[in-house]
Amino acid sequence: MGERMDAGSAKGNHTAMTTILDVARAAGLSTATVSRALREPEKVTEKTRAKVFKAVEAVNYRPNMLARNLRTDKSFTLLVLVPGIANPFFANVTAGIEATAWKRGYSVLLGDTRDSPEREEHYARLVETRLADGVIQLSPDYAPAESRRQAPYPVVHACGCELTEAPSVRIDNVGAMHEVVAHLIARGHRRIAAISGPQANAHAIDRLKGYRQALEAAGIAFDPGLVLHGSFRMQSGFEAAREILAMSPRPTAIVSINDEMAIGAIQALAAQGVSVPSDIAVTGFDDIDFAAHSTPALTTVRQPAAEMGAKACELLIDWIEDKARDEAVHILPHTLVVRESSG
Amino acid sequence: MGERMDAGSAKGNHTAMTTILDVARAAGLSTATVSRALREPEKVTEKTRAKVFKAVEAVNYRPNMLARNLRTDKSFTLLVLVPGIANPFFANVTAGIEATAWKRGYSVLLGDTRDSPEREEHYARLVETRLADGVIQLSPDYAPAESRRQAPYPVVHACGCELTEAPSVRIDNVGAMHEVVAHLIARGHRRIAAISGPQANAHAIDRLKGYRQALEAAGIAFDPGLVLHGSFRMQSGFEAAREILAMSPRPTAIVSINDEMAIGAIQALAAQGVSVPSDIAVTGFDDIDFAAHSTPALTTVRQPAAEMGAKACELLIDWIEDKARDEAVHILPHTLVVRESSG
DNA sequence: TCCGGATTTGCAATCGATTACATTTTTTGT
DNA sequence: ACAAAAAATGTAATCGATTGCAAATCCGGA
Repeated sequence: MGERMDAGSAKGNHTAMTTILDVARAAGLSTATVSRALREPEKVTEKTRAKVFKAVEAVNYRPNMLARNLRTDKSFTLLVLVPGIANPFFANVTAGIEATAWKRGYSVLLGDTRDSPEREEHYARLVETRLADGVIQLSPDYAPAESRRQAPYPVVHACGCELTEAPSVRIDNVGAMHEVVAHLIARGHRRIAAISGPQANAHAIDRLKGYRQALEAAGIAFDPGLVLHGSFRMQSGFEAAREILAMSPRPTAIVSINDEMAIGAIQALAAQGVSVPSDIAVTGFDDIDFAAHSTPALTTVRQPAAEMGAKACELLIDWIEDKARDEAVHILPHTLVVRESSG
Repeated sequence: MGERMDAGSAKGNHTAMTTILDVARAAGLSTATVSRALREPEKVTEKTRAKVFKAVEAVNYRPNMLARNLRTDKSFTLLVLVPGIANPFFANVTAGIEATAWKRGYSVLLGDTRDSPEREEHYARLVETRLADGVIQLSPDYAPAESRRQAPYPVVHACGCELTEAPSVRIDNVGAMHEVVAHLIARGHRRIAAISGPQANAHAIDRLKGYRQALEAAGIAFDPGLVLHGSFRMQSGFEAAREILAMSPRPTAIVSINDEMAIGAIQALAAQGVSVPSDIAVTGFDDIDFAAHSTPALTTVRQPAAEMGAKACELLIDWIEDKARDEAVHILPHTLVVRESSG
């Protein structure tokens, strides 16, 4: 007589699906009317609307999105291509995207490309299979912009570079790094090492450009020997700092193109007994949460990560929904945040 | 005579969709055969297979997943519920999930709940609308486990607590924190403050339990006055540390239930001229990347974040695919990582 | 009360792929 | 070489919601 406890049995698990037809029957209406009552309530009588809602409750109806998506050829899903979700800056951009997507009724598919062209290619396919209505890219294109222009679906960049075409969102990377370096120069530094990124990385290129511009503006000769190429990871900042310590004459300041490498560098310096900022000043870029809480607190450039994601998301959805494609490049304001590490 | 450059015109943008019927015609076969050639190639002649592949190329066919999903009532999508994607630990778990999902042919829908019941509720709906085949939760339930048991769809926990039911993945939070505290006691500390989390947080509860057990095992009386409740954010670790500094007698060590608050605490101590670890030892929990690179480097417990995500993902997909539900709680190994901050 | 127009509702086709079942083709065994 | 079994292919129904069009209902005005 024991009751059957098969809450756990796989699959059969799903409560028998109730369809719009069940609702229609329960309400004594046609499926068409039910559909309209739910999607365009104003097209339906007060009375029927009530009947439908009651029936929906009664049979515990949940519309089958798969069916709706097929019929309408829309998935209400956005594909977010992230080079690495574990990177705090990208995680914040993604959070901004997700929040906005939620507000506008969209879901977010997460595609972590790990800088692998294979994975990127695969994810691109997802859009072509109608699983997503559009794409938000967080890394600027490797290839020249032209190659992407042809994408047969809406693509928006949330963290563009100088070459990124519209619609897209970015900050003025060149100008920002210019400010950072100018700030150090103003404090008397003239020999400033740079921890950059991979040679071909678009953000690295932009920021390095700002670095050179600032030096030039101050009449300081650019010395390629002072530029090291890291991988954006802390470890590579750590290693770069050791190389910098070995230089002679020793630089008095280090600019890093992101916060993580700056933090790695600070650790390397501390390990060698070099004091920051009194012996060497260090700056980062991005203003991730840890920047404010590192020891010493890191001077850096704040990028409005969440806002960038949010804006990109708005642009994409507007595009998808045909409120015309926004042909602008949105440059959001950055802020030089001066903290302890720059003296 | 100018060519029409309307690469940008919204919507119409999508290349005319080619369907399986187009392929069938191009190959001189029926849609059924084409479908089989693509999905169960072994059920079809070598020759037809070739014809189909050629035709697919010729018309540049991409199967419409929306149609497939509807027909098969599967979405090959997993919903990942994260309390906050900006939290590095959760980001790493998510990366592990995504990698595994990718391997097994699933996509990841990102649901950032921000600890809001409303959002959690909303996302739960998504599964009921067939938009996802199952759910991976990264935060243990707030409510007693029973409430969830009834979920009519597969749910797996990636970061469970002691009460989390199977199938799920977790570490031994109690044991891990016990080790941390025992480690400090072995170094001579007897007055150890704790920075915990919100009162009702499951992880906080488990870890605090370990803290008490270790004290008890060493014959040290538990002093509730030494336990502060934070929010997992760095700022709250910072504030907690200031409170701790005001205690008298002053604790000689601080255990935090996550790395971020520990880092916040270290900053507060540094700001007050209190040296870590010589004046006060500090420990964290999680071993996020920043722990190894903070100054001083943080003693902490390594949780295999990516593996936890990967394992949870495997469990969920196995369940979904009916390879029987795994009724086990998988407890992955943790590691006490001793670095500078504990002396 | 009755008519014309506006509004509400219903019928049935549709989205594109999958699949049960029927039919045709190939293979196997003798 | 032939029948029977096996394999390959085709036909058409199906998944569940949406929507063009037709039918029914409602409303106000004469």
